Amino acid sequence: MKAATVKDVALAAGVSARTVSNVVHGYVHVSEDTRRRVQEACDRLDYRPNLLARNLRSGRSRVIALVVPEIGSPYFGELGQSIIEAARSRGYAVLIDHTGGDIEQEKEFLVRSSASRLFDGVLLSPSRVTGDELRAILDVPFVLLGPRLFDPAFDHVSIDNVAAAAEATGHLLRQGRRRVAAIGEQRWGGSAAQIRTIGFRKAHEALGLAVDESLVVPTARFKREDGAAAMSHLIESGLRPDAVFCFNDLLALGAMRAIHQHGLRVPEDIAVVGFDNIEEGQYSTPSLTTIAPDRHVIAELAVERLLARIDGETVDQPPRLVVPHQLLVRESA
Amino acid sequence: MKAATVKDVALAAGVSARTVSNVVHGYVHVSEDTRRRVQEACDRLDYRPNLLARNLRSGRSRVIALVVPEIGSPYFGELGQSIIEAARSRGYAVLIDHTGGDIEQEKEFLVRSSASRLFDGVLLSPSRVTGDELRAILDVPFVLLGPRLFDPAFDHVSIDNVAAAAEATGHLLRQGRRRVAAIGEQRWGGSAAQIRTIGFRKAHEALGLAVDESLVVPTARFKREDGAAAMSHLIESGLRPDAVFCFNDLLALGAMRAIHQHGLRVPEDIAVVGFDNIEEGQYSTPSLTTIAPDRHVIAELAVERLLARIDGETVDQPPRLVVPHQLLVRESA
DNA sequence: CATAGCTTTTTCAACGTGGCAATAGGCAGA
DNA sequence: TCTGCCTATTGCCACGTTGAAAAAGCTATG
Repeated sequence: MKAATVKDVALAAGVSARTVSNVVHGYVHVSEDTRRRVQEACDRLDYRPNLLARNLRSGRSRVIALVVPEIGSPYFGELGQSIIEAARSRGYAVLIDHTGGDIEQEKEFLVRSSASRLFDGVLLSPSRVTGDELRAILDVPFVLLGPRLFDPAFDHVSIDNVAAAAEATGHLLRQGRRRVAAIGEQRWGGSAAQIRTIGFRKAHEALGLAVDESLVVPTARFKREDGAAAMSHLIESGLRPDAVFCFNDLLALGAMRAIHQHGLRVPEDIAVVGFDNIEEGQYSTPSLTTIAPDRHVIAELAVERLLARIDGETVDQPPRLVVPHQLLVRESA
Repeated sequence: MKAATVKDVALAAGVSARTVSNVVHGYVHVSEDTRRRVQEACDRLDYRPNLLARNLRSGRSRVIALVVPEIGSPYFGELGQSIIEAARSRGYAVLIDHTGGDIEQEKEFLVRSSASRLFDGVLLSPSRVTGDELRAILDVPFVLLGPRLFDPAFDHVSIDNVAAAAEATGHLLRQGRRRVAAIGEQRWGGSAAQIRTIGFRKAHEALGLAVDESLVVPTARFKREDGAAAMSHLIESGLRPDAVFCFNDLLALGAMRAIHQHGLRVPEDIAVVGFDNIEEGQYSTPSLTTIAPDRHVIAELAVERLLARIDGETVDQPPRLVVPHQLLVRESA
């Protein structure tokens, strides 16, 4: 059965299409009698508006896109969930794409779909693409997520990554750990990793301690296997770290696994702190001490800001929004 | 700058709107000269087609919806990732919603959006809604995912859950474990859990062993905390299980955590097998033995079938597609 | 009873695209 | 030169909806 349109309903109820539209939208100046007749026709024909047509007419799709490196990675999955909820409570649906951290794929997706009007705005956690490139590519409003540094003129929601990394590192140093490693450094400037490395160094400076550069281990990606490989490297090269700050929880979980496999104990031999507070860390053995960004607030603020931009509202807060975080101390450090 | 439309391009290139459309679609009967002029105008005005309009005209949105209980839960996150990739390779984008396992929310989402034409079809992993309800509600094609039983007339992609559960249980029994618990039973018929319980029982029967009903522990949900609570219950009530088959990996990870907290060892005191093969299980301590569905194949088949239905193709395979799985033996059992 | 002012309903057009069918131009063969 | 045929291009309309504004109906007031 072909879906019923306003016209069909109008015909059935003996009114014009416009009146049907008025009823559907709860326009006030409709007589009780007409409203009832139209309602009944709607129900009988099982009329549901064609949003495609509505969107074309109104220029709005009430869909936002979420673009992340990997939706299957726990942090982004959990964030995605919060964002879907934040968007839904405001009447928006969420189209998700992931880029695999590949800059070409990032750009390609954005170029291909941005003028499509399929979504009204984009939330994105860019792995490599720059803010200026985004501005050039995107012709819908966008709000940035994540730790990377951007021109402060861009809307951007994140926690204070330098402070958080410093807290995590400081927590280890204040326990008397003196060979604190950092896992997850990346070579290119402006990366998420470099921001966290700054915090790592600051914590050392604050206590007048020097960073042993051989304990700062870069990784290709931010996954468990990278953390495990980096940790194995640290242990096997005889660098004897007594603690490690990992730039995300997955690295930390991989690192813990490697520590265990080398017959060492967490936290007795090596203390571990992660970053992100994914659920997995609550139930790992030992449970993971980590930096917990307030995901709910991130999602709410990001969606709110994006919808404000979509609606062309003037925003009186600064573009850059800093969300609270806390250090959750559990068993691993 | 307002986005350019075909009309703007047509004006700039000195041709009709229809010719622009022809060029954009690579229609053959366009002279080299015209094609070049139009191309150039497109580039200059940065013309990108309004997909909303195209979709309205063509009745297709080239978007599919994915509806799962929780996108933030690892299994669904990882599945979502595979599905996004499968869809992308066929030129489709994916709109994701999650229902929290709430039947009203499930229905509400589907009713609200199904006739909207915002997506051409739905992949869904229903937690409670029945196939018949879906057929009544949805007026776009849909393909079911997940372990639940449905009328065989519905398109449905999943592994053989009974066989998989039996393999997992059999693996424990063949090690000589004789007090094998099951965690994750649910009270209502047709649930994912009950299907797996059948496999659990079958494995016992096959070896002529009786199931101790007190070892079959229901849980409210399928999360780590439920697994931990159920396991604690088993240990503290003195039921002395020597192994446990958990109905998903999260339950298993929670159970392992509880076992550890009670000072027992995995697998020496209690062996643990999970279900789903989420990445987390590879790096847990100990690593988790589990049933691994072929996620890639699930995603490919589900998307392929859905697109076939959308295109109205006749499908010569049966509606129900069974995807291979394997038992991955790791450290926990 | 004409006018004004209100409520209710309708008409018209447009959003940007693509399908259909028609038209205009070019060229070969009779 | 005319016919026929093929290529290149165009105009018109429809997809389903809603905004703007006009029209129709209704009541009140002088």
